[in-house]
Amino acid sequence: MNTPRPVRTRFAPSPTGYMHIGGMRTALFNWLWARHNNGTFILRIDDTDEQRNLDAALGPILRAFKWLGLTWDEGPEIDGPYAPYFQSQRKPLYHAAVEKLIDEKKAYHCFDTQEELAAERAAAEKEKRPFLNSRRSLELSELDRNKRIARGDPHVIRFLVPRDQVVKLDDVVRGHVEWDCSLMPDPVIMRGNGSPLYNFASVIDDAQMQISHVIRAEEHLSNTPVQVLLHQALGNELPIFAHIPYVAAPASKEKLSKRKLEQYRKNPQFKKMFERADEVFPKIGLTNVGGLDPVMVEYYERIGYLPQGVLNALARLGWSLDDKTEIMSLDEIVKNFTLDRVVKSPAGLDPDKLNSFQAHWMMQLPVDEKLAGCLPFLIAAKYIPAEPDDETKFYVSNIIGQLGERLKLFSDILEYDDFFVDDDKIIYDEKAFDKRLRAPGAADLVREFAAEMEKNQSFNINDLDDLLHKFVEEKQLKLGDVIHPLRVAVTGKAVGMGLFQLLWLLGRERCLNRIRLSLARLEK
RNA sequence: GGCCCCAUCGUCUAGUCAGGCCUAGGACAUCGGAUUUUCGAUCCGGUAACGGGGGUUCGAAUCCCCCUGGGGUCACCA
Repeated sequence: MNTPRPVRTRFAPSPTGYMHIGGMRTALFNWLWARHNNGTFILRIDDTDEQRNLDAALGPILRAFKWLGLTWDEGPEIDGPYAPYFQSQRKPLYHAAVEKLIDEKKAYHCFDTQEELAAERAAAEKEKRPFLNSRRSLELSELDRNKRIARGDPHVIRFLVPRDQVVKLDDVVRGHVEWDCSLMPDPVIMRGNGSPLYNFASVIDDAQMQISHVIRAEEHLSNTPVQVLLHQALGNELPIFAHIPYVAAPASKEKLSKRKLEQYRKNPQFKKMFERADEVFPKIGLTNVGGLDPVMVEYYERIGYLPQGVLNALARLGWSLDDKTEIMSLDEIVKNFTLDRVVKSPAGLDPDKLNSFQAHWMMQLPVDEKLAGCLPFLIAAKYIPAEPDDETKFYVSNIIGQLGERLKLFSDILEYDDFFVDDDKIIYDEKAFDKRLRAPGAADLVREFAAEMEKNQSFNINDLDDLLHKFVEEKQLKLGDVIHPLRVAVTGKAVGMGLFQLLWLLGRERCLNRIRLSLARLEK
């Protein structure tokens, strides 16, 4: 038991068509532990049920790993020494194990019907005693049994639980846990059609793939005694178990679940994320994707989060380094990650905190990388051509540069649509328009300053700054008296980046034209 | 309901194993204030927690017992 084994961890998703953010956190912890120990991280696909279109169901999962940069050393697309990595292709292994167990009388054919089982279960419940299956099939003579098998009587294979035992386990995060086997029904390990059940296939695969650490969410804790028993029956070396807390819904202790989406829409923190999606996705033509929600990793990618932001937040969900370190790069997390610092209680996903990690990492990002992240959004929104030329890219990177820390998600660039639309297509914020441009004297000031801008030979940030300062000084005004109406006139909006930067980016022609248009609009 | 797990600010957590350094630290959020042409950012400051009850001890967030609360799981799902 204490023989040191090379660290091999695995994440075994079933192909569901999307990657759950909580599952991603589990995968991350497995990946981190493997990387921390120079070990191996394995991706195994738990498709025990025949899968209709595996590619469609698996695609988003692999996509999530690739996006976050969590590379796998063995698994789909690359294979490895323990291939295949799809359970659907590993049947011979399961059958061999089942046969061995049956030969050794550790498993048996069970002919109980679903109805019988249901009745027994109901009876147990009524009598308030724990349900244990009858094991009556065990009393069949070998002859009878073979006859029934030959006849094709429906049956399953059950594992014979040694009911006189107690399963004892030292879980890395939970500590010592025990289960009384006398309370455990014999689990079905193989269906009548020969397909294995999760608990069984998982044990076979973990052993065959030499998994050293089974790191999974706490909800699997109750599966563990059966798996331990199975490992023992098969003579396997037991992996080390680490049951990490599951990821809960924001401000809750309930497991984050896709089924409760409607309920989440009402949660104030989650609500912001849904609203954000409603705003952004239609603009980039993702309306028909249907249900790209914050429980899915893809949501974060599509809305313009940084892998590093998401990773940092995920790592801090149930794990901490010390009493103060919050911001960590993936490399730092790998270096510092240990299982003994995993917390026991469930951790609610905190969108606010995620956003603060995101904001931090976005600030660190060089402009050219921000540009690369923003371009796809602008292209999808048709603000720029699909193949932007260098001039366009230069223009966008200047905007990004001037936006500075205002850009928190890549999709934030879409809020600055006024940089990309024609002068007469600007959408005015009516409230701001009334407040700023219809204010007494405002229009005249804007008109006069426009004239100054037209006269002035240079049109750069500093000169515009000087120009306006001189202008307000002469007139004995406050800067804001001109700045606010001017901003509304050229962008239609009340808020945004620094005004001089804004004017400079737009350029003289567009500024003057937009001012003309908005002044004309005043008449209407 | 059975079995199992968990319990420190609103949230994520440090501290619990080796009791005193804890009049409980940090971060996010929140509330003030400063700065600023708006927004954002930044800087300063504030509010805010050991679920309850019993022990043990000179001393308990930390150890023991009970209670309470929350959660997970009970499939021929994974």
